[in-house]
Amino acid sequence: MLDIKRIREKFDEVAEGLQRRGMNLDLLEQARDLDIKRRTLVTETDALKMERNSRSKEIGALKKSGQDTTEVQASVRAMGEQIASKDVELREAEEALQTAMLSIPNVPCKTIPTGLDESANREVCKVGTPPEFDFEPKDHIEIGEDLSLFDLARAVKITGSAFPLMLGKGAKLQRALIQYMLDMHTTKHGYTEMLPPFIVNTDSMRGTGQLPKMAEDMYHCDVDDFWLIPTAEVPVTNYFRNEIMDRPLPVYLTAYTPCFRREAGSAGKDTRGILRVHQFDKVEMVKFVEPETSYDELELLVKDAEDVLNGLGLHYRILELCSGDISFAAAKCYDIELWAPGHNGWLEVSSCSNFEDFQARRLNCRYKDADGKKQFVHTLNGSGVALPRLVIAILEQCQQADGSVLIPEALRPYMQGMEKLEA
RNA sequence: GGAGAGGUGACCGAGUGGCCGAAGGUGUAGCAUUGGAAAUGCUAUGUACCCCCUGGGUACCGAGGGUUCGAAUCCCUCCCUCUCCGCCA
Repeated sequence: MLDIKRIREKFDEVAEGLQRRGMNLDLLEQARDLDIKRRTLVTETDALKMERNSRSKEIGALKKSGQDTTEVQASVRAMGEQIASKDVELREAEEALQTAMLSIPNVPCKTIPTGLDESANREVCKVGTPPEFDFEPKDHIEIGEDLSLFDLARAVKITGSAFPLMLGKGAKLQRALIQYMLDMHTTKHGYTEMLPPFIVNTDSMRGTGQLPKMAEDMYHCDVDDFWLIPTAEVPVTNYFRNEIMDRPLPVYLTAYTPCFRREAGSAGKDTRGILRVHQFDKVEMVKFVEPETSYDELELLVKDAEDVLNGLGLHYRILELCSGDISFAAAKCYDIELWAPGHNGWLEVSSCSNFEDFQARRLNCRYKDADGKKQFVHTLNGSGVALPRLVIAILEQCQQADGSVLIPEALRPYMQGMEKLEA
């Protein structure tokens, strides 16, 4: 959520930022007008309430001295009715303002490229070298079937399409990767491991910005009004919701969770294999930092995600997303994409974002600065990294002419020394 | 799921209709005392919002409703915590 004062005082600046996202300004103007309406109403009701409070006190005093108060009481009662109706008006204005505010995205960082879609994203760098093959590289589906790493056909029977079922060495590989990443983040990068709930309430979803916009993309438990998490970002970032943080910043947390996404509106896209699925595993990194440091912390966050890929010897590239391609809550975002030779394309496996104080305002998460003043923290998160696509990239980048897959050395300790995935 | 108890400021805890934004204590900060410190004493110490902003006002005692001239206090609904019972990986 943006600061309403910022909209009040620097309207043009905010408007310019939102236009860079390709957003029209209706909501923003609505918020500005509702804010004025709200303040007018507050002033009016506060004056009325002041009057009522003092009159009520007088009644108390009169009663004590034994005087008749029926007449005064009647007049104050009328006043109460007036207050009640003004209060309704005020609450409607407040709710409308809140609704508008919750649907206004973050203002993009000034330095990121301007553009409306991914074509304006800037490639920051390519790391490593693409593997060269003296044979036609297979895609992950063929490899997975040849080596019996998953069984997608039966998963359809169990649940439905796009729910992955990893099997045997495939399941083990995935589990090894989770261990490998968590171990790296906790021992080398200074993160504290968390294993949070995979189901959260509506307040949490609103806190990190998934609601109200993304409701259609998430799984909802109607009876309990709970949501299946689309990313560990939600439970982990909400850890400090409604708190003044009781520990020194920065705070680094990492968590493995499954992620559930309905992927509404993407029917038919990438439906084969495990490229785009309704349930996937991910190791996530979340940071709570002081405002002055958040952009430096973002660079470090990307390095932590890169470290995972470098350790596996994979070829990847980093993109700086343009103003129209960053997520709702982000001010700046880097994507990391792995090379998938079988698909002859890049696969997004990580998204590292600085939300500045946008999430913290929704979360009401603050800290005490050096002067003891309470301020909103800055939050960041990044995938470290997302799983099925990491598996795809390993299968496709490490495949051998004989049909086997060479397991990256860093992973072998997690697989009882296994060196190859073979049929 | 059933029965009971409870949710008050950073924390503990008093408060059952007006004198309560809330006693007392702890903690924290400042001052005094001291060679310095401990101990002691004094003082200060919630948040958000609004306005004609050196000041004034409103709201907040788990959340939301209701009763009343007036609610932390009475009534209703919900949420959460604890104890016991039941069920259960």
